[in-house]
Formats: sequence, structure tokens, C-alpha cells
Amino acid sequence: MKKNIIAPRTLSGFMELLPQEQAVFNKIKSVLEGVYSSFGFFPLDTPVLEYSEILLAKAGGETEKQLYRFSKGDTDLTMRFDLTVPLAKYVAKNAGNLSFPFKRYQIGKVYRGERTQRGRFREFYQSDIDIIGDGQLSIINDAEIPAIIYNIFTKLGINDFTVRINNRKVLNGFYDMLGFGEQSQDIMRIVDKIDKIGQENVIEELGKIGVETEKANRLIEFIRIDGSCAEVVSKLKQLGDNEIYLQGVSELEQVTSLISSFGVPEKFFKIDLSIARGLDYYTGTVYETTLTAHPEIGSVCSGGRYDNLAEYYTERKLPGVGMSIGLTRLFYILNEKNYINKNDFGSPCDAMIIPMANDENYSQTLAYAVKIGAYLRENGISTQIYYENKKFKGKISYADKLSIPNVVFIGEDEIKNGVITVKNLKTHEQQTLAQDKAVEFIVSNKKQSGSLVIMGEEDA
RNA sequence: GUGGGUAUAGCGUAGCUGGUUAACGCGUCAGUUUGUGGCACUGAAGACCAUCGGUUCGAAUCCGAUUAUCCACCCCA
Repeated sequence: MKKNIIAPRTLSGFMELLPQEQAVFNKIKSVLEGVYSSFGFFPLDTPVLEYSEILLAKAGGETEKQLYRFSKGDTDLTMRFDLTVPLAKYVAKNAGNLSFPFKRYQIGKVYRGERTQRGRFREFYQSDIDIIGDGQLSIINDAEIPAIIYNIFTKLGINDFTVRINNRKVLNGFYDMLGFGEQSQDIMRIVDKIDKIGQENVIEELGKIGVETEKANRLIEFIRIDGSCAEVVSKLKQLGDNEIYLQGVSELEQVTSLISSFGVPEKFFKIDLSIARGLDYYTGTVYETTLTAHPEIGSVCSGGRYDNLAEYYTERKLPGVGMSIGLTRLFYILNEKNYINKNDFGSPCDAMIIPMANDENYSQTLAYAVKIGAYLRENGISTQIYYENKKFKGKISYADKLSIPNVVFIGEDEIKNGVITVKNLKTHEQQTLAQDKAVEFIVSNKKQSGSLVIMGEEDA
């Protein structure tokens, strides 16, 4: 009689990882948390579900079409599609109990019912940080954000990224000077595609919405301004006298020079006047981070400055600056490109104890193994014990497959002499030692681990 | 939402213009004589060839629909 088996499927656009991949993912996550904490950000968590009226306060157009929205009883619910809107609600609701500037980080899943594509998911992790001021917020914060991005990426071992920086006031001011009014948003969107579709097509598309070729050319000339940050800034200064424009240029100048003060080398950031995406609520500095070798995947991290975070939920003016790492996308790319150091970081624990015994003295051996396990854990070594009564080979190859770096053999001799035998499966080094020495042995091997991400030359 | 491609074991693929027991690699499991793994060798399990219908003596192979999935657009992390 065959049971009716239901095919085990996962919804499209919902990432599900194998154990070792998940272990690495979580380690990446903890690197982010570590860096955020080191800059003084509080952790925050908010519900995945919110009242629709909260999340939809501002939404319109595209976002609205992509929502997971449903009713339960009389309640109209929506799944969060980013972490910024919930933050706005949270800050507005708790403003009285928060100290400003309020710095928070939040790593959580968000949901968008988009058509899935490579590197584009329906459920994905965003890793956000924001600094919210009460009434005002220093421009220095705008420079701290890229410094944090730099810290995170280099700590992960990613050495091939560029934080591209622009300022919305510069764009708006320049557009004003060219006399683009309402169209600015559409123009930005087209211009932003220049890397993808080329200059010719941009001019053509601009023409379609009524931009004269002469202006289109000036626009392209403008966004193509290149060079070091200082060079770009000095070129920009000569290009206009519009008040907003000049304010933007000045902000851009301050931010980029401050980033250097934070110790970020110039090769990791640049002014890019073409970036314009995700701009709906940004009002000043904007960032976009891409992996230099893989621009096709798009942005893995973006953010910027906004004047008023929570205008829909409070009268209070709360300016802020923040950014969001597309953690799922980032992980997906790294994984796909084989950049991830699974051998060193995919292991569930530091050591596995193998009790070696036949049936007669099995319980005695196991008792000793459990004791040793507890001892190792007390000394900071994550340890599991192989309890199943399998052949030796099966046990050790289990450790091998899980990339557990050390195995501990416990048998008659060890019990008799009160020692344990430790073997490092990577170096093949094996020693029979007293417990405390064994701990040292394992710890010293542990330190040799490299970085989480190895950006390779195998890239073709 | 618009346009195009694909659908064969857990995964990656082969199967040419329709012809009987659907092949291979990886993975999984077992074994190569019981305290030393990764390698090698041997073997096993695992697929009603996405679903439904049609053409045909005969369909994984041709046609249609459905569903899923991928790519591009859109938008974005």
C-alpha cells in the first residue's frame, strides 16, 4: 500500500539552505551584528505583519502591486516589504521613550510579491541600520554609514566593492537648472540605466518623454563627470549657482572627505552622479554598493539621507540616514560564485567525540564521553558526541563530511589513563593529552581559520 | 503586469530526425574482515521522462492546454 506522498516543494523566491550553507549565512549575519554593535547601534525587531494602513501610508504604484496582503477576520494585514516603514512607525510610537540620535540595526525577512529572477527573491533578509535625529542630524552621520559598510565588507573578506555616493540635492538642483520640473523622477530612472543600455539609448528614451537632445547631452555629460572625489567636487562647483545645487555639492564634499577620515581607502568609494535608484524618500546623500566584479546582480546595499522619516505617523520631524544590505542577495551571489569558505565556516561545532567501545563497555565509555563533552564546552569548545553504535569508519567520516575540524577519540586506554586523544582532521595531527592540554590544542588550531569570503581568481 | 525559453532519479545533465529493460556524473546508503576519515574499488537504493489531453501500430521524443521554473522588461536589496 503506497501512501499518498505530497511532493516537498518550497515556494519560488523563498530561499532555503542546506545546513552548512545556513551555518555560513548565520556567521555572516553575526559579523554584521558585531559591526553594528561596535558602532553603538541597538538591535531592534518588529513584527512581520502590520496593519495594512500602517505599511500603506505612503505606498503607491509598484510597491502596492507587490504586497502580500490579506485579511484575518476583520483585520486588514500586510507583510512588511522593507524595514524602514516599520522603523518609522516604531520611532513615532515610541519617540517619548527613545533617546536621540536613535541608532538601531535590524536584520529581518521582508516580503515582496515580485516576479522572481536570479538574485531576486520574494522573501529575503534585509539588514538595516538607521540613525534618527530629533529635529536635526549632523552630516557626519552620512559619512559614518559608508564607513560601516566598509567595515562589514572587509571583515567578511570581500575586497571587491565600491560604495557609490551621490546627493539628491545635487541632482534636483541640476535638474532645476536644466528646467526639468515634474519629469525629474522619470529622467533619473532613465539616466540610471546608462550602464546597462548605453548612452545612445538613454538619449533616445529621454527624447521619447520630451527631453531635447541638447539637454540630454548636457545631462549625460554631467553624470559622466569622473575622477577622485575631490576632483569631481571641484568640477561640480563650477557648474552652477542654484542654491539647492550648491548645498548638495557642499554636502557631497563634506561627506566624501569625512569618509576618508573614518579610515576608508579611496578605492572603496566614489562619487557617481548617475545613481538614482530607490530615491523616493531620500533627500540628500544616497549610496549604492555593488560588487565590482558582478554589477549584473545589482545593488547589494543601498541607502541614504531622508528629511522626515515618520511624517505619516507623527508631527515630529525626524531626519535620518541609513542603509540596507540585501543580505539574501549578497549571500546568494557569494554562494553562486563559490566565494564562501564553507570548509572553515560551515561546521556545526569545533569537535566531535567518538566513543570507541564494543557492546560490553559501551555505557562506561559513553559516560566518560559525556563528561569530556561537558568539559570541552565549559572551555568554549562547541562539541558534539557521536552516540550511534556504528562502525568507526562511519563515525569519523561523519565528522569529515560535516567539516568538523577536530575529533576526540575515547576508548579503554583513554579512560584508564584519564586522557583523551584529539585529532585535527585538517592537519592530520593527533595527540593524546590531558583534558586541559587538549583544549589548548583545539583552540590553537581554531585560530588559523581564514576569512568567511574568499574572492577568488577562479572567477571566469 | 508584458514578452521569450525550459521542464528526464535529491542535484547536474545525455537521450540526434518517435521504435521494445531511459543512460551518465555528483550526492546518498552498504561493503572492501571489528581504534583512524578524506582517495580508490565493488555494489545498492532512487525516474509511472511536470500534469492533462491529442497525433500514431508505437511518444521522454511530435502537437495543444495547464502548471512550475528561468530570462528580459518593469521595479528593486
